[in-house]
Amino acid sequence: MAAPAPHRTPEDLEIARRAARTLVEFAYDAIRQDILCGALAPGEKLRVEVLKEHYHVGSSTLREALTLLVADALVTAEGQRGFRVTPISLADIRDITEMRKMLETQALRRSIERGGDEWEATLVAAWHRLSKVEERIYDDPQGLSAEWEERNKAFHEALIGACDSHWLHHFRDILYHQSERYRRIALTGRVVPRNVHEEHRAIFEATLARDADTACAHTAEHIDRTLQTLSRMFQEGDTPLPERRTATGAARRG
Amino acid sequence: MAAPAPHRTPEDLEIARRAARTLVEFAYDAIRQDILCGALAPGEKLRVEVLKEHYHVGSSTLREALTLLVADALVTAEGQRGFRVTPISLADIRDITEMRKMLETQALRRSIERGGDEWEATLVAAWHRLSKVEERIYDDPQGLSAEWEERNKAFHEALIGACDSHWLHHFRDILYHQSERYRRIALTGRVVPRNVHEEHRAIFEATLARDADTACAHTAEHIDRTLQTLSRMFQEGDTPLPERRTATGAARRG
DNA sequence: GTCAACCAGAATCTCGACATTTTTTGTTAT
DNA sequence: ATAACAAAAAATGTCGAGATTCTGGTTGAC
Repeated sequence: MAAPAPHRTPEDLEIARRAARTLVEFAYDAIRQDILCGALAPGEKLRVEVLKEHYHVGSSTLREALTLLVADALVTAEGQRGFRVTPISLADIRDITEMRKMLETQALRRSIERGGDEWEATLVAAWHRLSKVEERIYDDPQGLSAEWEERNKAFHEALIGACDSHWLHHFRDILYHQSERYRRIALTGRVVPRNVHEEHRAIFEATLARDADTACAHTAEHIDRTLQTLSRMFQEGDTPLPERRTATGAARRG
Repeated sequence: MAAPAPHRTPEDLEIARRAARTLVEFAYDAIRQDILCGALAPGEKLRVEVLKEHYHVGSSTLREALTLLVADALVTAEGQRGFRVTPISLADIRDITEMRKMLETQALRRSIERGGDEWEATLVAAWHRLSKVEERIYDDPQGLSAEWEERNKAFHEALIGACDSHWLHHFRDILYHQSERYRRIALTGRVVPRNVHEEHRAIFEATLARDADTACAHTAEHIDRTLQTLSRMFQEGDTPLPERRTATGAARRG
């Protein structure tokens, strides 16, 4: 049985390997990408021997990288039974959404309170870059989706850039990566829904106007919409949610 | 220069070693305890060679344990420059306090909403156990402080036991451990302040009465008081906060 | 006298082999 | 036919040696 989605090419891996400061860092980034894009499926067992060969690193190095991923809750480790990709579930999506709404709005509120000219300038720039790609996204959904992903992330980070709470940022980052995973799994090859750009605009304008309540309301709604989209997809059975390799190989569709 | 506080005895380590499922787990617990109680001081460099000898484990094992501690933010790792105990600061205390107030009250609110008879029973029991030790704490402050620490933790966990958000619990746990570290460093050998018992009672009674607003208000105040106590101590210079080993050995008191 | 380059010494990072535990498979008795 | 037990197979967990990188002290040139 081949991998559910293609891993990155050996050339890409080679480039990343040189860019990384340490081999552990390289392995961490590589595995993380493969989990985020679904090449390593939720619930899948992560055999050290196999991964060792695939990424060309030693067992200790690989182990350390996996341990780092446990911190991000992208990988789970059980006693003496090795590692596996953290499973996904609807309940988990709901939980993540609730937490994100709380943390993200709180961070935005503080950012609006504290932000100065420098913050505004960065935000305007990030908004501009995101707008450009969102206007063109329908010309080339596939080619631009990586670009959109990056600029969308940058925009949301710019929004809360003036929030000075280290911990708030830390926890938010973890949840952002979690939801990024769900997004990528669910939206593989799909187009970004039409209204997202308008949602972003509403958040942006309220934030610049220093209207914290409105900005937070729009942000909460924005996050909620993502959840709704995802749960609809999961319920349609479009994406095989539990993805458990049962003893009886294939069924489900029969 | 000897360690600032005594590590645990070899016998204790031996017992813990047998109890742990894996050696990594053992090393993780041991180092964590030593960080929490201050045996490994904030900002201190963690040389693998030294720790390896102290805990009698291999370098890879130790490395993995340290990586796990990075996830708890008790240890920091920089590129190719090894590990060190995460430094402490007043700003960090403030940050942690703010986050704890937000997360803990949110969790309590949901717990009060969802909790049933079972939850109430567990809570009443935890409250009883805590009360017992808080009433006797003045007879033997030293001997009972470990007991108090454990029962205090159990009580606060019982309060939010009915909250079903996995992530909320996860983040709260991390911050609880962080503040536990600050508490232990600051309160070494001190008595628990008198009013803590009454604060606990206020939280407990409001919670059982299902008065979420009052319970949350008391909780926020409870957490804030801890901050105030700590900052006062740090500002008095009672505890050497930055604890940087400068070239010129001792000064500060001259 | 100041600055840059260089060179040990130390510490970190990486690896493959070995020990231990878990899982699977095969056998036997009820 | 089923269940319990035992041995083989697979995978995980552990370790110390060696390659790589960083540190700070010294030398030499300007």
